[in-house]
Amino acid sequence: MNDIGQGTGSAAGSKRKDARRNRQTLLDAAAAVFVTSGVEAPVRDIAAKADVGMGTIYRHFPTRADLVIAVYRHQVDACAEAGPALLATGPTPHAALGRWIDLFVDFLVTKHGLAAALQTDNADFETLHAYFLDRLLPVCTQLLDAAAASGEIRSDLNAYQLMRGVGNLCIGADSDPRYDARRLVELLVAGLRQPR
Amino acid sequence: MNDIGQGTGSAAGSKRKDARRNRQTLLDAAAAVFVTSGVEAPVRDIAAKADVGMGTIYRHFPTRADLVIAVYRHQVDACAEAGPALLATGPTPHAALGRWIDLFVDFLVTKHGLAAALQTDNADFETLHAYFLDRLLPVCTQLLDAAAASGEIRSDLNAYQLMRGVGNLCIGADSDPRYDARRLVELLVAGLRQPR
Amino acid sequence: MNDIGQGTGSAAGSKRKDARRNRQTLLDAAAAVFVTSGVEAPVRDIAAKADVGMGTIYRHFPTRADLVIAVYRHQVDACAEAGPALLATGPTPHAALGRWIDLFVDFLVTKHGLAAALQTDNADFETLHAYFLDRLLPVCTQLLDAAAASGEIRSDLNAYQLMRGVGNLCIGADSDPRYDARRLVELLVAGLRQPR
Amino acid sequence: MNDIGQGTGSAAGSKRKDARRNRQTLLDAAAAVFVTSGVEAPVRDIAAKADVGMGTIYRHFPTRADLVIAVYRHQVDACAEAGPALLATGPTPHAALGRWIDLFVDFLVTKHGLAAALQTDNADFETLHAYFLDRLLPVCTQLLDAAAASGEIRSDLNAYQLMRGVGNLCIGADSDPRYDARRLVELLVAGLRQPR
DNA sequence: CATGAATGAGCTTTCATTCAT
DNA sequence: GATGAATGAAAGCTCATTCAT
Repeated sequence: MNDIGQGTGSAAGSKRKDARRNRQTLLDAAAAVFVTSGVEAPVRDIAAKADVGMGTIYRHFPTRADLVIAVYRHQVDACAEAGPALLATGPTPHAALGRWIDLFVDFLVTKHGLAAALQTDNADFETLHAYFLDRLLPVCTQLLDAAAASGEIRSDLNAYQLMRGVGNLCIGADSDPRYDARRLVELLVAGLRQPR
Repeated sequence: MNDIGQGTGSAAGSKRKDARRNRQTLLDAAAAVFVTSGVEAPVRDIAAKADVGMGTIYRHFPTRADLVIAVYRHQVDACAEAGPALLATGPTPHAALGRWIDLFVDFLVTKHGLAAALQTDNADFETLHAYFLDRLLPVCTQLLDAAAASGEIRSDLNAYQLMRGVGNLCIGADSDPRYDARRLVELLVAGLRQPR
Repeated sequence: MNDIGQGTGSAAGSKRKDARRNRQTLLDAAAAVFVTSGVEAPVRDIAAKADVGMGTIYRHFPTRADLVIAVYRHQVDACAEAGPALLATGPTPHAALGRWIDLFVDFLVTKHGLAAALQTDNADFETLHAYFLDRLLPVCTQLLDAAAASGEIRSDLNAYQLMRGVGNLCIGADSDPRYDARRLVELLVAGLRQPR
Repeated sequence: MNDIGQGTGSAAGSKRKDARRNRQTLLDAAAAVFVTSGVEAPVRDIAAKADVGMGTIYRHFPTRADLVIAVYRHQVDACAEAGPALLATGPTPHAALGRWIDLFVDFLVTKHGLAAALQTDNADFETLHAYFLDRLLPVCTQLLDAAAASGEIRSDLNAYQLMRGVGNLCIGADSDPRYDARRLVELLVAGLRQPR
């Protein structure tokens, strides 16, 4: 409020633009580091990759969860948004559910350590966990309810458990060639089907 | 001379008894610490709990994996041994498989951090991973084969993947009241069933 | 803006000054500790002496060799640079060699444990060893060659061996009043003289 | 005492013999370990090699120096005893000195870490140092005096310094193929010669 | 006497987080 | 706002030495 004499609005504008650019640099760097070292990579590494001081990271993303969320927000959002569309176009609700889960798995499986971080009881990641649930749980619930309503699947598993199970199945999937998370998830989803 | 069947030699007998007691103290302490802090708990903590120097732990269990294996060996063995029995008594192979997996899940779910450790790519736990596989994979394979042979289940999932999936589903199960690993595993196993 | 010629960039200038002061504190502390406890003194001790966290040492000097080199760099460089001058001014090349070696000995003899560290096969000190050789071997070679060319000394000892011998003779010289490394080195150099 | 039926007095005899054998086993093991790991090898390793408890080592050789001395005693003694003989047979006292020193060097150079241990200020090795001096200093003095008396060498270097110098030159000689301690010692001894 | 288990100080190294500049 | 230096708690691991059996 007391920044009289700072110049015109455009000055503040460029400031903001700078900050925004910086933020994006950070996100890109973090994404890159997460791929190679996982989401628990040392803050220093990320700062180095972004060519930025560590303080800058803490300023933009006070907790690690904030950073992780920011990095994956777009993809999580895209996943969330895909739900209704799939439901509308899918042959059946259960099929839509399956395809939506595939989307989620595709996302998780390619994020080194993300699935594990989501399940960890580490306090650092509580917010991360919460974000994913906030965003995806309603969608999953909708799909699940639809599938249950159509009689295709049993209705005794809630979306939280399903998402948790799927997330769990994705843990470590990228580092073990003998394991195929997609396959396992497929079986899990198959298991949901109403026993004739 | 009258300790035939006692093991290796008699000279060190008295010493042996002490060491054995100590070893047990250690295992108990480790088990206790594992429950609260997970299998990655600092060696120091375990030593403290056992009221023992850290060196003592390293003497008995040179690597962390050795300790973890020792702590859970009996239960893993029991699980392994239960396989054939279940197969013999179960109504069907698939039912036997389900019950055997329940056993495994019951075990894992109560061991804070074990399931996660099994899936970690941390070199410390390689041996642990190997031990579980050595012990349980053959049993699982046998059950799976039998179920496949009986035509109850699809035969396109190998035991490794199944165990990995089940193990994954157990991660973090003890610290989240909203999640029921047993339930998810049940669905997974159901998903194995031959589609009509 | 007026720090032209100060080094790399101006933005970090103020920071740099601080760090530089700290670096110097570290070097002083290390030098002091080295005097009393030798160059293998615990990192903690050096940090304590400098009244600094241990991390600070690791930041400035990632390996122990880096620290040791930094502590002695000036003196090693001075020694290296003295070579050509001595050669130019000395009555004979052999005399110059002798005086140059005296310089080296004076340096080594006052550095508790340095001579020993130079000869140790401890991997930590490889770099240190290399640094000394890089810096001093060429100089020694030059002097040795000149003396050989002048016919004063035998030419069948290379500079590496000479330096190693001299270095060895300096080991422990500071802690044994009955031993006079300078004297021994003098004899060694005398032994180089061409047998009439 | 309650080993009635063990036999006659010969039992005690065998006891002693046992102890002696044990002692020898220890020395052999230590010698072997010293070769590969140096004289500072962990006590445990030596005990293991000897297939003996660590307590046994401490009983026989309370300090490390005691053990080292015992291991090398014969060779040190042999070296000491060779002195007078060489003096009697050598062409000149200086030649005898040179040959005696060669003997010493041959001994030292083949004992990984011994030369360094002799020069260390580590309190553990004080006794070792003392033993070597006790045994060899008189011999060296005798040879040196004779050579000085014959006018072959300068008389201003005492035996202690000479031995120390020679010892120093042997440090690390076995692990550096570019360094030839014998050569350097030869030069040192040459340097002793009375300048014309 | 011998054994070897136990002790625990001592060292190294890594990083999350803070904060002076 | 940005920087990155500094901090210092944590953990791991090793061995000399003691001492109960």
